[in-house]
Amino acid sequence: MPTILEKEIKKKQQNGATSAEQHSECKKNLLPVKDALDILSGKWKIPIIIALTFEKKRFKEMQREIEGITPKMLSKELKELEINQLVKRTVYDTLPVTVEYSLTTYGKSLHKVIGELRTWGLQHRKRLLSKS
Amino acid sequence: MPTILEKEIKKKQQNGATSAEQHSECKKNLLPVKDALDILSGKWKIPIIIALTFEKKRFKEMQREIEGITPKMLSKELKELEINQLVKRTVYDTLPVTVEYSLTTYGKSLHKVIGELRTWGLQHRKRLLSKS
DNA sequence: AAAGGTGGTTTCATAAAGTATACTGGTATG
DNA sequence: CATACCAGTATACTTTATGAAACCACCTTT
Repeated sequence: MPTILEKEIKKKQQNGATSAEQHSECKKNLLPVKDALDILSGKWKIPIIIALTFEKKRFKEMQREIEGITPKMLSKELKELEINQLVKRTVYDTLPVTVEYSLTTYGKSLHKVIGELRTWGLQHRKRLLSKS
Repeated sequence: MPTILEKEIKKKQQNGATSAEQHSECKKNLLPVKDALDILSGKWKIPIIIALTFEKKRFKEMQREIEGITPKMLSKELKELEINQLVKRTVYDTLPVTVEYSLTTYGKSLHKVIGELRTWGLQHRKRLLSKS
């Protein structure tokens, strides 16, 4: 399940030419929003990003910290974040191998967006809870 | 598939008492973000919100405008947005009935968040497309 | 009376997302 | 030598999300 952007990149690479520019203006405005949502939505992306916010962590470390996540999901999500250059994976040549994940500088640029989501979500919570 | 917040509100109403305050600090910070994402994610929420941005619209009108959406999805999403007070549904007593959907003032408060998502998504697009 | 628009609902199917459980190969520890 | 840690993978499964198609009651136009 690659993101919309990833799919487009593949298409671009295969077709060579840009495929029919029939996007309406409206669609053009929607796409970037969807790209961003693609990256943030799902059950585990945000928890993972938050977990890496203050310090780099190892795989098992994250698995323990993010309660409920299975290694399969953690692995999958980390790969996606890596493809999008938000997370860096570093393998150390120790025995046994040590693998560290960290947020890239670019990954940290998400904090502003996440902050906005949080602010809005916070007042939304107050609004709905107070009326129930 | 009610949102996380909706589920919590139901729980609150049933239990009377607030159920065990065992939320870790970390979780508390995550929840509002998830609430916001709950509202924005999915295939049709953003297109619907955008469609209603400049003017109120009728059901069939939206169905024609948002290409690919089925009446089932449109109906479902509009209900959810209505529950969250983002959209107002007005029935006019004409023959045949006219139903108008519009963004509430509150719904318009999402534009800031959506704008942030768009800005981030736009530069992400440039970043990835330029490197491929 | 047939055809077409309005605002949807119902039923059945498929696709996508997520979970459970077991397992691998290597190393270190008791 | 059994057990446990590490960084994952593999397989099977369930749950959600979305889709396609038909249908409803009501009304207007032809």
